[in-house]
Amino acid sequence: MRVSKEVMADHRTQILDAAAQLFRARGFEGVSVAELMKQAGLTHGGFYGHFSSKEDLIARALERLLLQSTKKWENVMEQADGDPIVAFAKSYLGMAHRSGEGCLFPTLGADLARLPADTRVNFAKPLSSFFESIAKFFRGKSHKDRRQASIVAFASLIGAVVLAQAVEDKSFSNEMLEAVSASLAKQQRLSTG
Amino acid sequence: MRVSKEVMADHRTQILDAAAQLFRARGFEGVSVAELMKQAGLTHGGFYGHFSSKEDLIARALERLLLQSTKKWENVMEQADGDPIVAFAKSYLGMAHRSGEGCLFPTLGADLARLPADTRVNFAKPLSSFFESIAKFFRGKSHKDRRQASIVAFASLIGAVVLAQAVEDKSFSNEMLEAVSASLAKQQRLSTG
DNA sequence: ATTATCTATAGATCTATAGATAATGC
DNA sequence: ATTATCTATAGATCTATAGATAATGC
Repeated sequence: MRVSKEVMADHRTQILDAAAQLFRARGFEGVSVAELMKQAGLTHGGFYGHFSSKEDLIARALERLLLQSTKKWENVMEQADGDPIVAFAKSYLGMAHRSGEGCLFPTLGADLARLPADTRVNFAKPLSSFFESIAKFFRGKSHKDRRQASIVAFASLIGAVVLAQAVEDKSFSNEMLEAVSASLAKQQRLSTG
Repeated sequence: MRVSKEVMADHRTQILDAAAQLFRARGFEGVSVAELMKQAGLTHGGFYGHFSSKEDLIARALERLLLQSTKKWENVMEQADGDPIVAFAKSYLGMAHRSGEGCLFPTLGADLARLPADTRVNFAKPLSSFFESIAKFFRGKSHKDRRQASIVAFASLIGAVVLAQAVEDKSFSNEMLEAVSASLAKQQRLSTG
């Protein structure tokens, strides 16, 4: 059942997309290769024609997801109606509820720390570039100050989603998400006005 | 090889301590019952005399760890030399590097979200109490403002550790940890002064 | 006599591979 | 002829249990 080169490339993309979604929903260990391939519409054994191992897939899927996400968020800020940071926070927190979507750091954060070093190496560059490209939306005397503000803002968003996910009480979850959202909005108002 | 009631209680504590450490280092799925019992100095099969299942152990271990941690952090703040929040941030971020120690939210955050609902229910109350008890160290017009500030500060600390863990580059990790630490210190200086 | 712990193993699950199959592309 | 995909399975690992063992505590 051989397929054309183009179709094979599509299959690879389907596997990567399924991986990005399932891994965020259930973690690396919560998804078997067989289930992943089923979601991608292919059979179990075919997986190893596309990737050398599950570890290999994890590295490729994360690479792709991080680049896609940072690009998307940069777009949200560039095209924002009001304050770019407030628009980003709203978009970021809004996706957090939908399983298998949203940012990879809150949903895979702990798993990322346990990846082999050579996979984690690839994270530094796109993440640092992301901070560089959003730093301009923050106020601060120096570029260093603006970069620092972007790191703090991103960290608080990640933490808010981690906390919100950990508790079952929806109103408490919302309180924590809104606390961070309101704090970012307030800070932008202060520095802008 | 029956042991006394007291010794059995000790064994239970040993299992819970081993769980708290191993789970934070490698996640729930990264630790087998056999390995856990070996670390606790007992044999595999004996586990089921103490807990009905691995799920049961996870719930008990998290319950205990959350109460222990919040108590410890409250102490750090109460007994702080300088600003309590700065002391907390220093202590919190300082432990983040040591594997199997530190806060459960950055090291288990993603795994927490995937726990059954009845386990996650137990998280809300101690977490909310924690915010209540540290709110007094923040400045703000109303209690609601102070509680909000405590949520935002905690979220930014969690996010900082998640980000720092995800990248291999140590100097980049430190940059992110220090950005959050410096931002909290600055905010306390502003509101205190 | 009761029961906490131990050894051994059943049953399920998961990664990775081997060998067969059938469509592409020279 | 080449090769992407499929079926089937080997080998490893993990949770949970069954039955034996030996020390406690009435």
